[in-house]
Amino acid sequence: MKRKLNNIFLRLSAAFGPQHWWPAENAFEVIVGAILTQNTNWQNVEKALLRLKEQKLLTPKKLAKVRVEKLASLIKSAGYYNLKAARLKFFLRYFLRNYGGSIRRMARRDLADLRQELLGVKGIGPETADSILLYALAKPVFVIDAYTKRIFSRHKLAKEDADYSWLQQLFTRNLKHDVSLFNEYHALLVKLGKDFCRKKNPKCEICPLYGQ
DNA sequence: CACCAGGCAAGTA
DNA sequence: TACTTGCATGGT
Repeated sequence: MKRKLNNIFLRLSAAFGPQHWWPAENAFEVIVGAILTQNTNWQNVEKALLRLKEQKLLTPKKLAKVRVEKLASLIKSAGYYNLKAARLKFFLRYFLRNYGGSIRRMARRDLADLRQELLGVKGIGPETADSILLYALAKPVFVIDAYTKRIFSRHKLAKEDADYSWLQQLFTRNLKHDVSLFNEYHALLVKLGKDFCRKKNPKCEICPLYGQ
């Protein structure tokens, strides 16, 4: 399986090249983006992030001061705006209380404890927590998403009902724990999911993994 | 028009 | 435990 997972990575890497994830100017922006992109197209998230930047509000303290109603109106384009405004507030309260809004202080904490902490914040589930750990804090954590589940199920590398933890262990047990590798691998799986391994009209015959 | 997008929490049985 | 539903905009 180690050989197989590395082969898949090499094929995707050769087919698609560098994905340059996570698209953001800083770690805090990654976190906000991670919450806004829940079940949402990234394009719509970018518009919301741009609005926050235009208003010079994309910092922990500034965002914490904004009324939740105003925050919701600013992130409208990302969908679920009332829900996500509340979730951003939940995270901000946690982030400011525990780390004073400092990414560096947060990153110093023990990884397993930090993951549990994040999962304790309302609105942050496994995928969002792991996205924050990997893409904002540069921790060697593999992110599992709907695309990864579908791709591995289609290619018979996992059962259809394999859960988050099972899939994550498949990667972490068989790959070198390398932040750059985990970063690029997940980004490539998303790319493959978008371009080939769709629910409808999957392009299986011309998928870079066809026959693997 | 229908369907989907880089999920999560709460409710039900 | 294992489903189901609400959340909501914008692109194809």
